[in-house]
Amino acid sequence: MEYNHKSLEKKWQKFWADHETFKSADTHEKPKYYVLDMFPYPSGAGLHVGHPLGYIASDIFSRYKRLKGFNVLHPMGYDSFGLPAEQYAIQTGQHPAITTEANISRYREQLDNIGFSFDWSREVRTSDPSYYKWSQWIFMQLFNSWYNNESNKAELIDTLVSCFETVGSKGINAVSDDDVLSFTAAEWLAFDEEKQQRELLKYRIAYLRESTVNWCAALGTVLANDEVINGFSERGGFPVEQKKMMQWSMRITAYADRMLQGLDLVDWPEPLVEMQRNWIGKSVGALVKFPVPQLDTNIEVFTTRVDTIFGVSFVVLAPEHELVSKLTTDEQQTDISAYIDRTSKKSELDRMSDTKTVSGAFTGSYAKHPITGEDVAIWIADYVLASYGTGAVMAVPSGDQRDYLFAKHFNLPIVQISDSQQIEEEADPNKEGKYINSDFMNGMNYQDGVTAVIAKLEELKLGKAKINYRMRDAIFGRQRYWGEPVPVYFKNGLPYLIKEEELPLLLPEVDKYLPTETGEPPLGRAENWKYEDQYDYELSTMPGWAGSSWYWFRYMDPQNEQTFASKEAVDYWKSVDLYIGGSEHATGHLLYSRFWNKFLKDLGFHNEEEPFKKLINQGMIQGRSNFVYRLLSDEGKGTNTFVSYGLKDQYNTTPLHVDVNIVVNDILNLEKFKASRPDYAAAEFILEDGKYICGTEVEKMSKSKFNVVNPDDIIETYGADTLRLYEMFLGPLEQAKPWNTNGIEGVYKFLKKVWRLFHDAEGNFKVSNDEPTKAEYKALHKIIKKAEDDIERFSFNTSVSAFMICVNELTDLKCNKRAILEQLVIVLQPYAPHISEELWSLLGKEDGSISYATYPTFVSDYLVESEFAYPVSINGKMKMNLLLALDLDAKAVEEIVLSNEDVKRFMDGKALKKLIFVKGKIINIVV
RNA sequence: GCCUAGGUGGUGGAACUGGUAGACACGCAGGACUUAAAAUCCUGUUUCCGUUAAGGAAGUGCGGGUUCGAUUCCCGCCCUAGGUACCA
Repeated sequence: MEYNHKSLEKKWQKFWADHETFKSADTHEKPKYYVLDMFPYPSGAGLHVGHPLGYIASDIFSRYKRLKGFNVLHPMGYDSFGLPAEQYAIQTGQHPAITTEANISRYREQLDNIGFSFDWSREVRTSDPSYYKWSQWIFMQLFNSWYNNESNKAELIDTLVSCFETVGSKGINAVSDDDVLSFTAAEWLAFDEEKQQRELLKYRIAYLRESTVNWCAALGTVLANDEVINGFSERGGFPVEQKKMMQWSMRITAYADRMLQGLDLVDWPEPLVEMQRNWIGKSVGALVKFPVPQLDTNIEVFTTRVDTIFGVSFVVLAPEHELVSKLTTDEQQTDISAYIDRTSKKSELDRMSDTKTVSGAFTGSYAKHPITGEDVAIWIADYVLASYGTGAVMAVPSGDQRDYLFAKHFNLPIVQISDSQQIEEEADPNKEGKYINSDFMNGMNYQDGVTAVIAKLEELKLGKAKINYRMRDAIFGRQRYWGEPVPVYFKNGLPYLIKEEELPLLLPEVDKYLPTETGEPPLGRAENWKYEDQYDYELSTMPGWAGSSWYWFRYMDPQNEQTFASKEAVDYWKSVDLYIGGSEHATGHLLYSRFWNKFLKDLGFHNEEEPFKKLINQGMIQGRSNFVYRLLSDEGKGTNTFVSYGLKDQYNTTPLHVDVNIVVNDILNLEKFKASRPDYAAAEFILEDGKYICGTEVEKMSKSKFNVVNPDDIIETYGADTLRLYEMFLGPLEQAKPWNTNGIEGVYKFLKKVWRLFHDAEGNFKVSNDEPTKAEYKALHKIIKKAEDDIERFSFNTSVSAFMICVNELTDLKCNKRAILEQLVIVLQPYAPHISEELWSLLGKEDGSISYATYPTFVSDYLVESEFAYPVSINGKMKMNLLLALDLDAKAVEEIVLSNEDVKRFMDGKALKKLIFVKGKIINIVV
């Protein structure tokens, strides 16, 4: 029989499913290994060849780890709440659950075709009530907790209440809203229920507060910062505006520092770690107050260079700053109003792109310098952002380029404050020299200066050291239908949790998936949906990231009805050892997941500070579009004649996308092209060398560009094993690359070669029981070692090449030895599981599946006289060039005599080994 | 602007700690088998010089440097991709 991928792949996929081959046991005999893929949102378009890239890599690794004797957890599920299903529901009226179900079936079918070793018994779906029950439960814990800075962890709100009851608010060091009250224990006890709850809400980790949010009118919902890109929504690209609303938020900022420190504990790609660091944006600096005696208040600024305080020549407020109107003098009123008017008209986008123009206006008022007491002019300018720090800055033109430009433009003083500053052309922020013009700091260096100035400010009660973060608390509510209901009802306008035993709070049915006439979220349409028949439920739902911020725990114990995952399961599986997914989740999912993980740890549900130990970002697979060139008539109209790529410049043509599925190696299949559309039926071609060559371009893979390649089509033609090998062969896993089917024949040929090696001319399976030769063993053991080395460093593309080399060698040796095949198929199994299983069973193995086999150990004896000892090594360092430098011919050398001078020259005086290898030959070195 | 990654044949890419650059594959050219096609196999394929060959020279974005030796390390530039942006 020839290699028939179709029948044998179906056969083994069925075998694995029937035998639950990949079901992972919660046993303790074997060491555990948890390999996780970022679970997909099941979209209506199905999978294209780019989607499985990461899944294939993780599957190879999982299968490899199983062969290495690990109890591997490799699950898959669906992040099935989300916007597209809901948008579809709005258009068609079809319930999102139905759309979602259909999409999931399609996904499952496509995934199954690729032959993954997922443990499907652990499948989760975030939109399933048995799952979102626990998303709601975790929300309840977050609502019921506060962050204690003293213990540096989240604690149940009861501990805060008992503090209030015994000593009042004094001594509480919590992460909270800014407007918390000060009270004694007696005062607290005298508060009524409503006042107490209102106060506690300022401490809860999940809290409700009036805040400025990103409002997307087109989607009818608020969005988190990571869902907004340059002022437009990530999904759909609709404009987003700032709006004040009562909103649920998560106090993720409480964890800012731990999230930063945790990055040192994980093995993640550097760019990703860097992205999270920037997103968190820690700035160490100080808060400084500039008194404004006439208003009996202070302007508070945040600065990272408090040491430059004597260089302050003015203060700048954001145009939106609350003190602006009070500070503006009558003479300046026109100027300021005009300026505010102008900036408010600028869109967020304009304001960001226009960073070159210096603009601002003088309020007419002066503040007092906190130390010298001198008058400092107060300006407003849009380079100061209301949303960062305090919305006000102290301007030090000599040390900050923006302040410098501003000062130059408006002719404000520029004071040199360090003897090392060069400020003729631009600001100089260096910290090298000694301070000048700086009062008591004169002559000090940077370190001493900072300490001295902060001490002075604290003494004056006009400043203190302060750490500022760029990261904001995460908005948690969405005014949408297709998400988890928030398990909260309202009494007297205050939120209360429903009882735990009332979970899950099911998503109610609605007549339409649109906001109500009064502008309430779709859940406002649900009839008779009241808590205890009288209280209103929260009408917003949870954001998309709620369900994905803890799902790796659910896989550990997916059916548990008592808890989100049992203590035993969590203690055994701990955290994810290898996580594979795209880098687009750097500041969303991966941040929120770390946050919830830390929170759940604080409450004692598990012991892992970080959820994902090692993370790999698979590169995005882009589309590779093909083009045909339509000849234009003299009037510039399209004709029905198409010019081949190489000749197109000789004609007047216009490029058109052509379906990549009717193009092979950039050569257009003319018949299929004519059949593709009725108006092409009579198409004519201007060919080169008898062929029609298409042009190409790398673009995003999408339907509109006719460059979508469906894995099912590849599998139909070449098989799943070929697809798996080819996706790995395409290049380094982490690198973005265009999908190009041009090279796939190569790996397909490789599999056919493997097959033929152990089949005779008639196509019958045939192996020899003879003892393999040394050369045959060498070829085998080389691949055993190489595949293992490569897989451990996630270099899958090079090991596919190594397999090809190995099989080419075995083919040259005409090797069909049983002893070789037995081990070869095990090593090949992670990459090409179907053909390996088939050959394994043809070998007459009775233990059922190759998946239970053990990875072979390589024997170094076979490798000594090979490339591995290549070519000359002394202390593992000096190689071939030693001979070259001494002008010796490697082939002729039997013995090398080195003078002490040579040794010194080459070895840096280190001890010299007596033996070296030259092309596998051992020769002496005499010193 | 800043941060990060990268730049190697016609193409995808390999070279793991500084040690024969271009593995492997695609494509291309030539050949074998075949009535023919498909499939399969063999040979060649960085560039230039050399009629073929033997052989030689150059060569990993550009310019320098360290080293017996640099795709790899260092300095300065150019370009590409991703992220981020008046963050005080």
